[in-house]
This record gives sequence, C-alpha cells and structure tokens, in this order.
Amino acid sequence: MAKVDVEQVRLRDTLHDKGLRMTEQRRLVLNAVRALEHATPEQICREVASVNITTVYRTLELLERLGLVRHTHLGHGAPTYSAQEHRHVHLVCHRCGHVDEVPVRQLAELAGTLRATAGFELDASHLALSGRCAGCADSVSAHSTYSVVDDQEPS
Amino acid sequence: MAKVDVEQVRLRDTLHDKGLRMTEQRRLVLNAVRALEHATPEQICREVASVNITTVYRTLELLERLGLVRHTHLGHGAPTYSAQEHRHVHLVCHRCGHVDEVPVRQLAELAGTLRATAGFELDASHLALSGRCAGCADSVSAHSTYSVVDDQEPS
DNA sequence: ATCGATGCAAAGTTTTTGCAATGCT
DNA sequence: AGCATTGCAAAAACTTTGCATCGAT
Repeated sequence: MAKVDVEQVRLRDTLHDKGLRMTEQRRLVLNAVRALEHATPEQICREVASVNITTVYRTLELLERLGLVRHTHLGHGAPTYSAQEHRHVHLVCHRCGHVDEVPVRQLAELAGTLRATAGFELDASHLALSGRCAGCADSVSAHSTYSVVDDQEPS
Repeated sequence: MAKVDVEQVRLRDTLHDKGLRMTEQRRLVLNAVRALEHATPEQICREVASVNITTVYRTLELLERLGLVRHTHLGHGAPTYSAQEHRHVHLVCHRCGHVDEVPVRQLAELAGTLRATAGFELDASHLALSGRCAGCADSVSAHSTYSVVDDQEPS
C-alpha cells in the first residue's frame, strides 16, 4: 500500500530534519495511534507488544512535539492520543463514558467568540467536551440518585 | 459572617439527608475548594494541613457525589476541583499552562448545536478548553521551535 | 452506644529517570 | 564510529485500600 510508505517517509523526514532517527518502535507507535484512535499509552503498548512501555511514553511525547499526534484528557484516567490528522471534537458522556465525535467545524463560532473576548486561540482538535450522551440524557428523568450530579444552571 | 454559617448549615443538612456526618474535615476541605478555585487534591491538602491526604481524596469524592464540588482535567497532571457554584469555562494555555476563565454563557450556542445535532447535553461547568492564551498567541510568530506544536486547519 | 469518619501504613497505578546495551546514520 | 534510542530496573508521583481508633449523633 503506497499510503503507508508515504506516511513512513514523512515520519522519517520529520525525524531527520531534527537530527533524530527513524526506528521501528517509532513507526509502530505512530501506526498504533492512527489505528486505535484516542488510545491511552497502555492500550498502545498492548497493541505494539514488542515495544517497551517506557519507549511508548517517550515516543508519544516526541511525536507530540513533532506535531504528529495529540493528546486529550477524556476522563479521570490516562490521557488518550490520536493522530494529528484525526480532527474532531470528542463528546464524552460522564454518565456512561461513551465517547462520540463531531466535526471541528461546530466550534468555529465559539473559537471566534473566544478570540474576540479573551484573545484565546482555541485548539479545537485537542478538545474533549463532557456532558450526557443522547442515551443517558433520555434516561435522566428516571433517576435522581445519590451518585448522580445533575443541575443545569437556570440560564 | 452570616454567609459562612449558611454554607455550613447547607453542608450539614445535605450530609444529614444521606445519613452522613458533619465533620470539621469536610467543612475545611469544602472551604479550601471554594477559596483556592481549581485546586488539585495536593494543593487542597497543603491548604488544610491538619487534614490527611487520604481524607482529602475521600472528601472530594463525597462532595462531588453530593453535587457540591466538581472536578476538571486542566492538563496532564492531577484533576482540579472547584465549588459547584463557581461556574465558568476554563481556558487552558497549553504553551504556558495559564488558566483563564470565561462565563459559561459563551457556550450557549455550542450547547444548542450539540443538542440538535448529536443529542448531547453539554455540561458547561465541567469544562476545560485548550489552546493558546493571548500572551502566547502573540509570541507565536517569533517562534518556530522544535517543541511547539502548531498548525491550525485550513478552515 | 452506635456506626460513620479519620489517620496511618501499606499496596496499587501510572509515569519518569538513570544507565548500560543496542542500532541508526 | 559516533551518538541517539531502547530496555530494564528503580524511583517518583498519584491514588486507593485495610484496619484500628476516634467522634458525631
């Protein structure tokens, strides 16, 4: 598959530009990030069993500095990594943990507002929004349990 | 100060409703969360030195279940807690780490869009947006360093 | 007096660091 | 050959658990 080679060459070139080296581990980790989509370091490590967990951490940090991957905090646990080109907004349900995705475009308006009011350049591809997914939002009326935090502000 | 007593009574009542007990530690931790604003468990523990770190963790979890505090993941490290009534959106600069805040209202439009398109109920008070703060966005032109990830999508 | 809450110590998780061995270039 | 990279082991950082004691009700 030509695409794979292209990606691989791109990685090699990016590394060489910085005086860094192309290794099998780096290729494997990058491929795993692309294949798994928002995966934690541990999940990535499981996927590429031959690569040591230490190397996974170091490689993810490197790939992020190179702009090839990004990480997001989807919940309480470990950060999750995705390929740079995988641009979307994560919608994380903090009831059931389900992660949905919507196009980055939906944030354009917000990005404009934040730029205007706070001078803040929103990085939309880096983003996790929490709330209730469709399924859990529906079932809310049936619950008013101890363990659930729920109260939307008046307006 | 009457306000303090009111808050304290509210905490006591909320606890008693569940058959739980009002303790000095719970009062101290809740006050610390309110005073510090988006503080990590460790920072809270430092603030209320007399309370054991274990108790801080347990109390934060409890207060969150009771709907009195919330937590957000502002960055790589530990989660940060704020009082439930402290409603705002965090703007986290992933260059310098600075955390700014804007009113939740700015998300109203986005919340509507997500509800309509994905059935997702956005929890705006729980939110951290990452990007570049005004200061770091300004200085971007001066840098094209190795360590900086930067590339906004075409449109 | 009862039973929930706390503190201490110990264990569990996740991530980082030091260093000798390995392997790109 | 030179120097970045890896793997291992150990440390560090963060969080949870068990249990005896303490304290709110």
